[in-house]
Amino acid sequence: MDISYIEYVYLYIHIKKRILCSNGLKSRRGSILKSLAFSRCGFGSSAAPAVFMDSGTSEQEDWDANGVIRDTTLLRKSRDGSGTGLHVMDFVDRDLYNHWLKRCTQMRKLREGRIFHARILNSQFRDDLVIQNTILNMYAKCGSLVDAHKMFDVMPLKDMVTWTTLITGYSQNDQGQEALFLFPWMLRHGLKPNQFTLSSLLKASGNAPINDKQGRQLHAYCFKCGYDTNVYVGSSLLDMYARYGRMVEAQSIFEGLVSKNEVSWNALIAGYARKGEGEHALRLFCEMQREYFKPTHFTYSSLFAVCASTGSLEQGKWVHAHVIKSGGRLVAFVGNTLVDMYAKSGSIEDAEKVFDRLVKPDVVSWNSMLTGYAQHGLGKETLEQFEEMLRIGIQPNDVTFLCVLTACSHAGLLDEGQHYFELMKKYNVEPDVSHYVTMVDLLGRAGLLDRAERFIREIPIEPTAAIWGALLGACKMHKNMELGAYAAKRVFELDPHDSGPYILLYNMYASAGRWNEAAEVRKMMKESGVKKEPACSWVEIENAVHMFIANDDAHPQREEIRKMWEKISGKIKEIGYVPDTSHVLLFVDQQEREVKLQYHSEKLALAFALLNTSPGSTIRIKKNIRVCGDCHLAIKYVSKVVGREIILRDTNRFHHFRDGSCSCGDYW
DNA sequence: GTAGGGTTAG
Repeated sequence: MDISYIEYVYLYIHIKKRILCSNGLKSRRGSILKSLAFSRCGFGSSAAPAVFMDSGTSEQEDWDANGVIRDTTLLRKSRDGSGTGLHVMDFVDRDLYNHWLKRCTQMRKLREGRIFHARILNSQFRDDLVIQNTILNMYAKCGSLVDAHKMFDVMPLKDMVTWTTLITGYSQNDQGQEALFLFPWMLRHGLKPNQFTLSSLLKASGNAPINDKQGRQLHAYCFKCGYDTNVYVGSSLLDMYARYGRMVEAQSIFEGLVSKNEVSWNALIAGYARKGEGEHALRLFCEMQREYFKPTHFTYSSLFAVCASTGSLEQGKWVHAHVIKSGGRLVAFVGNTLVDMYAKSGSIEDAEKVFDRLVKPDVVSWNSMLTGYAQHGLGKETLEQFEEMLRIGIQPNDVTFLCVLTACSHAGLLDEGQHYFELMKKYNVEPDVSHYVTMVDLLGRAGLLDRAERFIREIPIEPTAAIWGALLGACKMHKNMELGAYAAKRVFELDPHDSGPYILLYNMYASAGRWNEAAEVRKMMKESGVKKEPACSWVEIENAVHMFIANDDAHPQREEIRKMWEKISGKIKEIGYVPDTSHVLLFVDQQEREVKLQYHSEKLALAFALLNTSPGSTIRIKKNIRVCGDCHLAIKYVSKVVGREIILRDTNRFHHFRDGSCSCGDYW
């Protein structure tokens, strides 16, 4: 017996009511009605598609438990099991089709969306423009731009929403160029963009910042139409400039907005955060609250990210206190940046605490924790955490394996590293350049230089400068001049502008006393116009970050700093420190070399910290390049003499100096 | 029916 039209309308009204319900009692009634509707259609009591249900509490579970895949399969069967059963849906009206499509879109259910699309093609609504736009949007949001574009092509009538939906689809799926390509065609078809179209185009333009000309043209267009001060378009516009790194323009657009909202504030804060201007971002954070805008997850993750990049533990803690006070749950997005912030600021214990309290840790949360362990040289903990991740069924990704391989390399775990590299296949993770670099590093550090070279020749991609650079680093470590020179040659061919390999090669020759070859490298470096990045170190004391460059004479406490270092230097020499001058300038005598070494930025930062912090407290220093061999040696002795923990973060990793030794085991 | 802001590696 088929359901009658009247019966259908009756049930439909009740189902619609159910959609509006969200509390437990009504939800139960809705569930009964859903079952009733489908049992009367002949599908048994549990056969209703989850799209009918909108409990508002556990949508994903609803969908998975009574999933639409199973239910649409059931829809294909008639009561006696012979027919298609799909005729039931012929009674569906336009709103319900739209509702289903929107549910598929929200939940990114491409397969189910296709089924509804197929049904619509056989219905009276196949040529309905609104329905077609909704289908197009469903494909775009589900990430199938091929289907979205096909849909766009077959639509006989296209309005502004059609064009905007496709443009937005490309923009949101990181295909900004396609989005920007469509815009002139839209104009040629006589359609004018609205605020939806323009904000998508600006987003596309901000993500393709190779040439900001297009962005400026769009800005001019927005200005001409009077959209530049609109909160949606203006926020996208300021975000675009912020992505170009042009904060003056971004700030000026922000100030010109007719009205602001959280998104405008967040876009500006994120802009300053990306530039590493933490102080500015924090000032804006305070200002937005003074103007009664509530910080959101977006605000907090930008702030934690900038604290992580500058290693500002105290400021990061202050923002963390704000999150706690605001009473919000620590969602993964914010929690992940917080884990990263604590790990990068040198406090791995706090990172662990936050990680343990995350409500639903995702793969990025695990990766952040793994990265933390790896950067702190905690090889064993990294591998244990990784095994735990696999045990509870989190699918590792390319970043996960990179963390694990880096940890193995830093901890000298050769066999484990090779095992995890092989394991990538099992988890369908394709190795990319960074994995190959790490494997060369792993083999090279372990002294297996020939195997590392063979590995490079066997990989399925053309070796890059970074890959040869890793071999060069290993050759320097193990003093293999010939292979090192060969690797350096490959690096110079592929990337002649990076100063790093020149310095590595120079140091390799200098530390072996081969000064003629070292002089040759300096000459080459000069000829190719490559400049060494000036070294600087930072230390955070009482919420203020102090920066030091080598031989810094500008600091107000310079005299005290020098005296402190001389005092400490005398003490460490008494217990065995001998300056390692092998890496210092050519053609200067031993005494001059020692003087040059004395005022390396990390030593100045350390002396400053010793002057301005209480005895026994941990000292945290950050450096923009790798720590030099002599400073590493000196800081080990200092940690013993002053009886304090000194944590140094360089470009590669953390060094925890305690009682005369370093956590890296002199292996960095 | 269409829009803008945030995370992990190197």
